Amino acid sequence: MLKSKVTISDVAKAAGVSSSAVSYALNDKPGVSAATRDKVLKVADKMGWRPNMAAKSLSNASVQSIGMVMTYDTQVLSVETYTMELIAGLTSELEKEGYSLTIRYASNQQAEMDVLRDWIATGGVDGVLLTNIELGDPRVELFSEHPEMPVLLLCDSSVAGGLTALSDDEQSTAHLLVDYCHELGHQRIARIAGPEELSHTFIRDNAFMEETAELDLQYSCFHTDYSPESGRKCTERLLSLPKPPTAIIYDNDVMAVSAVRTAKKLGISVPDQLSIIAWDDSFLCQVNMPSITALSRDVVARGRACARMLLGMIDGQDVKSTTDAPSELVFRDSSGPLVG
Amino acid sequence: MLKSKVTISDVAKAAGVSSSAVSYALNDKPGVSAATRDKVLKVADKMGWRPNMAAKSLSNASVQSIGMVMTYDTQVLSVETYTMELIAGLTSELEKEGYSLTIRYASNQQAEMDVLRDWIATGGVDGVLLTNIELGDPRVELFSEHPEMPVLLLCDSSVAGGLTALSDDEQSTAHLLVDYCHELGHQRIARIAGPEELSHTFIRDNAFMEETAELDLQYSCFHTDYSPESGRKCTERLLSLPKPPTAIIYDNDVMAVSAVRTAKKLGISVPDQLSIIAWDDSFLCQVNMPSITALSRDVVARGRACARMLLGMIDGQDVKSTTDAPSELVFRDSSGPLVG
DNA sequence: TTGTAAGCGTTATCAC
DNA sequence: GTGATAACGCTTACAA
Repeated sequence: MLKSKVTISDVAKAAGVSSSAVSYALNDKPGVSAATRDKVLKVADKMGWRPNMAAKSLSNASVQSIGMVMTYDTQVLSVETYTMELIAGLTSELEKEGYSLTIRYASNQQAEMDVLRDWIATGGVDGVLLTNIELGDPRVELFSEHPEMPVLLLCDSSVAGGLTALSDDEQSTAHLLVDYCHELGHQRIARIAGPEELSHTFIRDNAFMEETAELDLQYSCFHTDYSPESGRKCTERLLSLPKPPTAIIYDNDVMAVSAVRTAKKLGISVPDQLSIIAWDDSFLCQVNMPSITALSRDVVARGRACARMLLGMIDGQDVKSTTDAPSELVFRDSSGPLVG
Repeated sequence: MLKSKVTISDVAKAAGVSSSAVSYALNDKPGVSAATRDKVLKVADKMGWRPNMAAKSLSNASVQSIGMVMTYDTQVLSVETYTMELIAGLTSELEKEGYSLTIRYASNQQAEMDVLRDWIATGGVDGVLLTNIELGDPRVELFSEHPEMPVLLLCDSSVAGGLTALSDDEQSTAHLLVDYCHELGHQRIARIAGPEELSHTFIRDNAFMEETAELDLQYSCFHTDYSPESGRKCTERLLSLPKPPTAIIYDNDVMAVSAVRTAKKLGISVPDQLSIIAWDDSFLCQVNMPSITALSRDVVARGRACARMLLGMIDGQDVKSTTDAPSELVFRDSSGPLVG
C-alpha cells in the first residue's frame, strides 16, 4: 500500500512555500518568482520527487500514455514482425515525451470495442492507434462520435471516414509492382492477398485491377488469412490452372516463402517459370534460397511517425492525414523474365 | 478536457442512494443490502458508468497494469518474434482481470533504471516483468530494495538474487542437446552463443561445459550479439579450424539459418558433414532448406504464465519461483550422423 | 443498512 | 508573486 512517496506538499513544506507554488515551479509555469522556482526545483530534486501520474490524470485528465489494442491471434504473431517493429518505433518516440504505450488484448471485435469505449469514457489513454481497419469498421464510427479522443488510423484515408490517417501509397506501389512484372514480360500475373475484410487489401485489390487493366494484363486474385497454409493452397490452385500465372505477388513474406516451396514441389522453377514477389520484406526474404524480391518498408520509422502524429494531436495541433513514401522494391533472385 | 463521464455520485444521485453505497455495490463488497445493490447496478449499467482508473489508482494505489521496459535495438526486434509472443501471452492473460500492459522504451541501462525507479516511486504500474537479466544486473538490486513492488524475472533463479523468477531448465536442455549430438556420433561440438553478459548465456555456458566434459567431448564456444552477421563470422571461424566441429548449436534461429548459408558457401554439406541445431524454433527453421532441427518453446504460454504469477503477487500471494518444462527438440533435416 | 466526510496527489481558481 | 482552497472520482473509515 505504501510507496516511497514524496508529494508536492512534502516539497512545499521543505521549501517553505505553498503547494501551488511548487506545482507552478515544477511545471515551468508562470506564477512564481525565479528565486522560489530555483529553490523549489532544488529541493524537489534533492527529495527525489516524482510526479504521480494517477493524481495528475485525475486533476487534468492526461495519463501520458497512448493506447493500442492487440487482436492478432497468436499464430500470426509468432511469424510476423510488423507489430513488434511498430511498437518499437512507437515506444522509442513516445519515450522522448515521457509517454508510455498501453496495450490491451481483445480476442474479438466486440471485446476491442469495449476496450475502446472504456478508454473514451474514462480517458484511460490520451490517444489511440488503430490498425487493421476493415471496411465499414465500427471503430471509425465510434471515434467519429468522439472527436475529443485523439486517434490515428493506419489505413488509406479513403476509408478513414474523415479521421486522421497515416497511409501507405498503395496505388503507387501497385503501379510499381505491375510495371515491374510487365517489363519482365509477364502477361498473366496473380496476387495472393490478405483477408478481404481488411481495408488495405481492398485498396490494393482496386489498385491492382486498375493497373493490370491499363497494361492489358491478365490478373487473378485470391484472398487468404495470411497464413503459410492458406498461401500454399492458393498457390497450388493457381499453378494447376490450364494457363497459370507466371508471376505471383504475395501480400506478406511468409506466404511468399511458402510459395517457393510449393513451386519446387510442383517442379516449377523460380524464377525461370515463375516469379515470386513479397509485399513486405524481412529476414525471411533475404535468407531464403532463392532470396525473394520484396517490397521494403521501414516499419519502425512508421511507428515513430505514428507517435509524433498522435503526440501532436494530443497537443491540440491540427494534424493532417499523411501518406508514407512509396515502398521500395528490393530486387532478388525470385523474380525475373520468363525463360523457355 | 471533457469526457463522457458518468461518476459514482451521478449514479448515486440517480439511484437515490449515497456514493459509498454505490461504491460498495459496484465493487461487490459488503455494506449494502441486496435490494440497493441490484438497484445501483441496474442504474449504473443504464447510465453507462465506467470506473475511472486515475481516481481508483489515486485512492487505492492500483493502476491495473503491469509494466515492461523494451530495450532491444530495433535491428534485433525486426528479426525475432520472442518478445512479441511474450507480449501476446501476457496481454491475453492480463485481459481476463482487466489489466493492461504498459510498455516503455529505454535506449540503455541507465534509462531503464530511471523508468523502473519511477514506477517504484510513484506506483506507475502494479508489477514489473524483467527480461534479459545480466550478471550483477542492477535491476535485481533495485527490486530487492523495494519488496513492495511485485516483480518477476525471466531468468535462472540462481541469478535472481532471491526475487521471484520463471526459469528455463537450461541444464536439462543442455543435457538433451549434448546427448543428442553424442548419440549421433559427434565428438567435436561447438556452440555459437548469445551475449556473454546475459545471465542465461552464462547458465548455458556452464551447463554445456559440464555436459560435454561428462561425455568427454571436445567443446568450443563463441559469443555473439545474436545477429546473423556475427553468427556468420563465428561459423566461418569455427569451420576454418584444422579440426572443425561437426555439430554446432546456435543460441537463436536466425544465426542457425545464416549458418546453413555459410556452410553451403564453404562447400560443407549439412547435415552429412555438419549438424546445425537452433536454440529456439520458428517459422524460419521450419521452412529453411534444409529445415533446421530446433528447440521448441511455447513462448506465448510462458507469457501467460508470467501474467498469472504477477497477478498472484499483486494479489498478495506468496508466488514461488518456477522452472518451465524442458524444451522439446524438434528433429529436422539439418542434423544427423556424420557421413563419410 | 445507510450516509457523511476525509483522504489520495495534482492542478487551477481564487483572494490576498 | 503568493498561499489557501476547491475540484478531479473513488475508497473507506466512521457516524447515524
